[in-house]
Amino acid sequence: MSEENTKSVAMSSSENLEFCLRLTRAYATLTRRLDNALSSLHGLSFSDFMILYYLDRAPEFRLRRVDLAERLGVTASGVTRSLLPMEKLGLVSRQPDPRDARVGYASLTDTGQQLLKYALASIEPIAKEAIQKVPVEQMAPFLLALGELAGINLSNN
Amino acid sequence: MSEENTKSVAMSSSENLEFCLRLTRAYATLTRRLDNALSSLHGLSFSDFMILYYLDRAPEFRLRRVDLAERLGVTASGVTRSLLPMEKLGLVSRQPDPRDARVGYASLTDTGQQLLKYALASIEPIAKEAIQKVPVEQMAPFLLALGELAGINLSNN
DNA sequence: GCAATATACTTGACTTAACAAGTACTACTT
DNA sequence: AAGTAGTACTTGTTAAGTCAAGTATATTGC
Repeated sequence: MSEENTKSVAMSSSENLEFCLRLTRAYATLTRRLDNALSSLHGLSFSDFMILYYLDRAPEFRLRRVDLAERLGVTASGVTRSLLPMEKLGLVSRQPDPRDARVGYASLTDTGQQLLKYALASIEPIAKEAIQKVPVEQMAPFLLALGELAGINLSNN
Repeated sequence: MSEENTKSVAMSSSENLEFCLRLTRAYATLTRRLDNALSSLHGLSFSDFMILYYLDRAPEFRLRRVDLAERLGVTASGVTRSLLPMEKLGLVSRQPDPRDARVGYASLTDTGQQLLKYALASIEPIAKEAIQKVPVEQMAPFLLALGELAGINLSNN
């Protein structure tokens, strides 16, 4: 196809880029494992799991959809769509805000909390195995860096 | 909705899980940024970019679809589908293997290589900014751990 | 007070990628 | 040499999530 096509453009292979590539692949590998474990055990995706988890940790076991989206790192419409089947399953329920008619809380039901408990148990070993790749003494800075990368400190997106 | 719903299931908030959650969110944030930068500049997704990049680094600028899938961390069908529009754009081309009629190589064209060059330039600053969240002295173990997580263990890249 | 702007959410159209099943070929076994 | 098993890829179907646009409600500035 080409005469001149003999020199790679990305020869230096910047460390910056390498970092992005590995992060991407690590994410793919990890979520695939988590998804599989959950879906075969409880029919959940990891994304569903995260929703239950964040609700469980929130005050009064509920969050506005916007806040949930922010924690999950997805858009508001993504949340709407994920929540729908979960509501049908009775894992979460919808609650209005008396002060602001725009907001609809997503609220964890007892059923949802129960399922979360079991899901947590099946996920733990996988998360643990994953984490073992990180040297213990590096864990704290590692978590910090990931947190910053995720934009946890300041607003944004 | 509940009488007993007053105790969080995930109180201890295992570090293992926290790690998975942050990785997920870091990934979401990072790829969103990369995707935006690329799509506005060159109409590429980060996934497209990765394809060009891996091909550029491969011997003879080409890879079997399976090997590409492995590097990207997606399934073979994902590769087939991603490659289709890129072939139409003339960024990659398809090549048969004389020894094995099953395989179809994805091969980087000059056009593709050219675009990669520009895309690299627009991505670098974002990757660099991301990487700045990681302390320099932790970078090496960080990369290593991500690599292991991604299942890079042996061979390849 | 009331228009203008902003926020919270939903919906339609679309993209991406997974899984499962299918096709075509190769390699192994005996 | 023929059957079985394995590999490389493609395709139908579906799930998940994006963006853009729309609705409804709140807040701000004049």
